[in-house]
Amino acid sequence: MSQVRVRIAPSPTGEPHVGTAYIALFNYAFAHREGGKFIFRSEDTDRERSTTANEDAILRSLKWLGLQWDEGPDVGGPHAPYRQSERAAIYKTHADALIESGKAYYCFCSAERLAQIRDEQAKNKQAIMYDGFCRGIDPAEARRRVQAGEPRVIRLAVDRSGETCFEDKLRGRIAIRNEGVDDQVLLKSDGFPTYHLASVVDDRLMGVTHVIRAEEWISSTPKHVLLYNAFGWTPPMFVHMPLLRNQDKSKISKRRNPTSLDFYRNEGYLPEAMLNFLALMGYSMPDGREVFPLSEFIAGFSLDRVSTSGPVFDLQKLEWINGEYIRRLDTDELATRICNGFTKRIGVPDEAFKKAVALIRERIRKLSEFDDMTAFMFGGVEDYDPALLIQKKTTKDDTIAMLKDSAELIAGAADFTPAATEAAFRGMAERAGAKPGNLFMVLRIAVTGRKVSTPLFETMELIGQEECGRRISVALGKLAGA
RNA sequence: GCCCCUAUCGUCUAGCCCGGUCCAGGACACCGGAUUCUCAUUCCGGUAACAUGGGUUCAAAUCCCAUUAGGGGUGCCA
Repeated sequence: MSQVRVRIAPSPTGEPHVGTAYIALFNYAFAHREGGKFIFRSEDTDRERSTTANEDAILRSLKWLGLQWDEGPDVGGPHAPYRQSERAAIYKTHADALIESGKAYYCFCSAERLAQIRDEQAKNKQAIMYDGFCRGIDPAEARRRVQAGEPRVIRLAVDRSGETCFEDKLRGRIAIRNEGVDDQVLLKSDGFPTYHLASVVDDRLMGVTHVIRAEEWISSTPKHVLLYNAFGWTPPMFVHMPLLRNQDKSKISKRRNPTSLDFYRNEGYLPEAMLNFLALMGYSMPDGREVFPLSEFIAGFSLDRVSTSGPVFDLQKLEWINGEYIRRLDTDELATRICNGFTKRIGVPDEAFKKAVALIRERIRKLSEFDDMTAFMFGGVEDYDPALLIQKKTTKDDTIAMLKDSAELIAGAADFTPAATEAAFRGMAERAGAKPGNLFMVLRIAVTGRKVSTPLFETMELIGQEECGRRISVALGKLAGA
C-alpha cells in the first residue's frame, strides 16, 4: 500500500479554532503512527472572509500545540502551493474539463432566482435543491453567453438515478439516493472554486489517502464521491470524526464555549495538556489511561478506537488534566513557563521566584492563576478586614497579645527557616495555652492578608524576616484602629 | 420539510464487531472521610448509566426492527 498522506485544511476565516486543533491532532497521530505525511493546506477560497492574519494565527496555534506538518504554505513541499487562492488556475482547468465532458454545466441563475426557488420549495415542504433550470441550455448557447461575459457559475451535473455510497472508516457504509444530491456549485462567479471542487482536486493532486475531517462533512461526501467519479478518480478513505459539542450538545460554538486556541494559550493551559484532553474526546486507551503524552497517543493510535458520538467539551476535565501536567513539570520548567507570559513581576526566574513556584505548583490548574495566588509574596498585602484576625472563641485583646508576642519572636529569631519558625510558634502557642491552628491563622492573615494562602512558614521565609515583622505591626495597627 | 449521523453514570468513556465472565469497569465533577497551619496535593469510601418498545436466543448493554431523543447537512461558507 502506498504511503499514508493526510491533511488538515482549515479555512482562515476566523480565529484559530479548537475544532481545527482536534482534527489536526487525529490527522497528525494517524500520519505518525502509519509513517505517513501530514499536510497543512490553507482553504482560503472564500475571498470575502479569508485573511492572512487568520492564516498566520492558525499556523502559529498548531505549532504551539506541537502539531508540525511536513508540507504546508510556510514550509513548502512537492505539491506546492498549499494555499488554494494560489491554485485558482488548477481548479478552473478541472472545472472546464468537466464542462467538456458534460459532467458539469454553466448556470446563469441570479441569486434572487435561487432564493426564490428555495422559498417555494420550503413552502411546499420539498427538499431544497437547485431546480436544474440551466442544465437544459444548449452547450453552444452557454458558451456564447460565457464569451459575452455573462455572470455564471459551474455546477456539477448529478445523475439523479441510483445512489451514491462510500465507506466511512468509523461508521461503515453510508449510502444516499442521488435524487437527494444537489447540482453543487463547483466554480463560483468570482472564478474561485467552492470547497467541494477545491478539496477534491487538491486531495487527489496532493496524494491524500485518508480524509480525516469533521462529521459535518458527511452529508456532502456523496457530492465529493460523484466528483471523483466524474474525473475518473478513485476516492480516498473517509474518516468522519465526531463533532465537539457545547454543554447542550449542539456543535461547539463561540457563543457557548471558548473556541479560540488563543484563549486557551492565554489562560495558561499547557499545549501538552490541551492535546491530551483533545485526544480523550472520542478516543480511549486500551488500558484506560487518561493522562498520556502525545508520543504514547501516537504509539498506540488506531482508528478502531475512535468513538462516533459527539463529545461535550468539558472545561472541568481540561482543567484537571492541565493541573496534572503542571504538577508533572519540574519547578524550573514551570517557573520558565510562568515567566513566559504569565507574570508581570519578573522576566527571568530567580531563586525567590522559583521558591514561590514550588509553593503554588500543587495549587494552580492554569498558569494564569499564578500572579493572583502569589500577590502577597511579591507585592504588598492587600487591604483586609481586621475582624479576620480575631479567631473564633478568642477576643481582640487575645489577638493583640498574640501578635505582639509574634512580633517579638520574629524580631529575635536567629533561624528563620520554616522548620525553626514553626517550632518556635508551636512553642509559643503551647505556652499561651492557645491552639496552634488559631495562632497560625492569625499570622496567615497578618502576613498574607488572606484566609487561604501557601504554607505559612515557607511563605514567611520567602517574604523575609523583616517584612514579616512589618506586616505584623500593620495588623496590630489595624486592630488598634478597629 | 427533506437527507444523513448518533444513542452506557451530570460529563469523557470501557465493554458491543466475536451474545453468558457486567445486578456494567475507569476517569472528571459531586458528596463523605483520612492526612494537614488554611487552601491544595495525596489516600480511602460513596451516589450515579445500558433511551423506549418489540423481536431473535436457554441467555442481550452486546444481534435485528421500530419508535423516541439529540446532532449535523440542506449556501456562488468552509
